Amino acid sequence: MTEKRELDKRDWIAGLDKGIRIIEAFNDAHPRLTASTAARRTGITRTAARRYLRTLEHLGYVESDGQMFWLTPRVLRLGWSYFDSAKLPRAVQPYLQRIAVALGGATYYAVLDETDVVFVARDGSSQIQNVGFVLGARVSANLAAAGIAMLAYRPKEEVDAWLAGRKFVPYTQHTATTADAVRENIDNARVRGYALLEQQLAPSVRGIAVAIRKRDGTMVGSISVSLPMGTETSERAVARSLPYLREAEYALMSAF
Amino acid sequence: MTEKRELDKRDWIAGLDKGIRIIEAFNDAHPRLTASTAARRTGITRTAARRYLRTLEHLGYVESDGQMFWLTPRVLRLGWSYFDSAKLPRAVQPYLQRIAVALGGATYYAVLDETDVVFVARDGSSQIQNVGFVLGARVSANLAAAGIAMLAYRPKEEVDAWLAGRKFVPYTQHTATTADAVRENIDNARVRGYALLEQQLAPSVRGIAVAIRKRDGTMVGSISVSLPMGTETSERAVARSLPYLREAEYALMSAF
DNA sequence: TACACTTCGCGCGACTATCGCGCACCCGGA
DNA sequence: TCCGGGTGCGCGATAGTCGCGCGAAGTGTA
Repeated sequence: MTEKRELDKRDWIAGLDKGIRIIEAFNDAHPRLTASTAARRTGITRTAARRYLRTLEHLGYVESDGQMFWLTPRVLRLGWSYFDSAKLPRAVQPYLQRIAVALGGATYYAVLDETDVVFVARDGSSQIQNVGFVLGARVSANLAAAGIAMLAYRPKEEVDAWLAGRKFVPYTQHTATTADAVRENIDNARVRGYALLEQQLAPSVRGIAVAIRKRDGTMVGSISVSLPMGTETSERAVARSLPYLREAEYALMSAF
Repeated sequence: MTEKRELDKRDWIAGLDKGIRIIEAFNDAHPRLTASTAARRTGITRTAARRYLRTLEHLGYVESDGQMFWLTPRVLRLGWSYFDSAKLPRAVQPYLQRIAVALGGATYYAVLDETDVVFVARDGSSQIQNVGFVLGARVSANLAAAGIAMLAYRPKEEVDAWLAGRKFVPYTQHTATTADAVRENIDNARVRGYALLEQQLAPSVRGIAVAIRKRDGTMVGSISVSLPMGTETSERAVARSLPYLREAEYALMSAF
């Protein structure tokens, strides 16, 4: 969350903002849009929305049957620009792989984007059950060990602001749904130097995460492992996982 | 490759095109850009490029230290819009998982984007070696079994046009580097109903793929499995893989 | 130290790209 | 047959976007 420099009005390209809003108007509930519905969802006039959609169509980012518009896989190129340009996700891959093999779980490298944790690298499949995010997936930071580990390295005031006036949607019976409960998770992570979260997002899944910092101490992301809980105690899971996570943490510190 | 409707000049939003070009100007070789270099890479004037970068910064898609600009993980949201809105990648996930477990390789669901094959869903990690694409990855269609399987379902003329005037960059000693060799791969796939490719992109890796079609016959994507070659014969690999791929093929046909 | 070169931020006046209204039209459902 | 939703498109107005050109700041070299 870098400080936003004040934006001069004359440095604002309205067309770019609108175009991006059009792209993001497509989602699960609205996989295909007409010009009119796209306009309604974005607050743009229908005529303008149509122009943007047709521009995107010409660029190959959307397709259309003349009536409906839908996104093409080409939009993935945009995300790909990030993967290509962000060196950490690449540097981290061998460590993820090693940890995944050693621990038998899915491992992730994740970063914070505002209030969400975004998983930008992954290795290992969870044989037992289908816990697992795909790359680029994002969830509210309080729901994943990766998020808690990173929040523990943000200033207290920021975390408080983050917690204030936030709804915590329960995903399982055990999801922490109060600000205090989430704060406790964060405080625990700060004290211990790692985050341990159980059954917040999915039942019988345990996450363990450590924050990754640069040499100067600034936090850049986190490495986490997702394990089926089974009969293993949390102490045991932490004991066997932490050495690998710590090793990656220190190694990546000098990778910068 | 839908027919492009002729685009009326007045339906063209230059600002959106420029903004997207700015985002795509970031890549492996240019992870961080100044306004000037971004301008050079996109053919936009420096002043304009700076305005677009600052707009993107304000939107949260890039960050800046005042001099350099770099992408943030937020751009992944754009790709995510596609994953959210494309129902097939989601419907396909359980099949991929099942195949991955049964065959012990990495499985992919991929689609065509112009001349590239784009991997949009994945399951399974290859324990043996690090063969594997991440989501959104793209390679020239002739290099992956998934691509060959899909090209086999495109009209011959289109494939010829596709092959004409194309450079085939060798990735291994065995990469097919002539149009005829690639055409033979495609023809084989068309005759057999599945694609088998060996060591085109990486040594000692074998790919087997089938195209996925809707009930009306239109090809929408492909499912493939990537296996280490080891000592297994190609016949044996096909024999044990194909039943799983076929099953997914037929199941997904009705998923539409 | 001074010079040459490159970059940046920014103000400005000019222009054209973009805007949204309004119309005619088409289609499917009641 | 009517109604409500959608589309394509012409048009005139406006303000959003453009790029020049300035001064300042940084970097490498003589």
